[in-house]
Amino acid sequence: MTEHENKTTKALTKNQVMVLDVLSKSNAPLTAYGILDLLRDDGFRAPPQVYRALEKLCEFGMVHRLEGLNAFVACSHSHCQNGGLAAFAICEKCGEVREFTPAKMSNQLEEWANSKGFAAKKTTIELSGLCKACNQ
Amino acid sequence: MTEHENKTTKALTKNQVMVLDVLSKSNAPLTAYGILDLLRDDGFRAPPQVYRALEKLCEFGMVHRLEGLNAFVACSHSHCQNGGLAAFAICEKCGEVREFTPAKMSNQLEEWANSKGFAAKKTTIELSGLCKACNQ
DNA sequence: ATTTGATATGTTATATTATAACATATATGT
DNA sequence: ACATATATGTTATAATATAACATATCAAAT
Repeated sequence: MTEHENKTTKALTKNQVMVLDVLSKSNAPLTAYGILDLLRDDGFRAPPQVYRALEKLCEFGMVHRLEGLNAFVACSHSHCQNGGLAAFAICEKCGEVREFTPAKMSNQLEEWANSKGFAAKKTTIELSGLCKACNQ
Repeated sequence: MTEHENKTTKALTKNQVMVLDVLSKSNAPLTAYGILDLLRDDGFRAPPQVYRALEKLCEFGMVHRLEGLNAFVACSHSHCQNGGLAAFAICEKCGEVREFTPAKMSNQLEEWANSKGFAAKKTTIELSGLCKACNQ
């Protein structure tokens, strides 16, 4: 049993582990090029190496992409791997990102989707504004 | 009383009108560069002309940005100008975008935000998947 | 009507984000 | 060991977005 496993119980590759590690250690979202810079000394030379790892990690639910920032964060929860809905509150001032799980909202989205026959594969919910500390 | 007005009852500028027009006439989202191409014959030469108009139109609530597509759509409703929440269902296959208004969900997001002291200025909700027709 | 200040526009250049295409290497199953 | 799939390295380029600055237009006050 290796340290990181995805839902298919397959170990992550070397590059996936490195990308996940820098994201996990960061307390703010990172862009693909930011990750690339952090991993130059570890053999990363070009964007595709980062983007390919990110693509898989997002598939596995271990990383989320913040569309509004073109940036990426490690998932705060384990249940995202199980298809759970994730939402994000992004502070415009300090950059803090909080992931949360709007359980009921999920049902309402499903209701709308069901009523219209829309089969949702992915749901993006992002709030941007000011966190408590920055709003004082 | 001019044709287009925003919530401050100020008429749109020439460029804003042209960008809104092409978006309104399009039955699919357009990228900034797509809009630029459509407006070349009308004096548009460079990206900033498009991006500046889009920025204002988004502020006014007359255009929405689809973060997941890096594209823009004219708002389907009038109430978006009043700070209403908008959500989008984007079909991966045919590209159709449906805007809808998840009234109750808005309350739940507010509840979470209130409980955490987060002051949300903007909310992005995007579902991507297959529309009814494409899911047959 | 003219000045003034604010807003909008035009333009060039460049920054940022993302992917195509192809060669090589590593892992996996038989 | 062989065949096949997956992952990696690399170069080049595409697609998206903004900085910076010059000029023009608009709106209000004198």
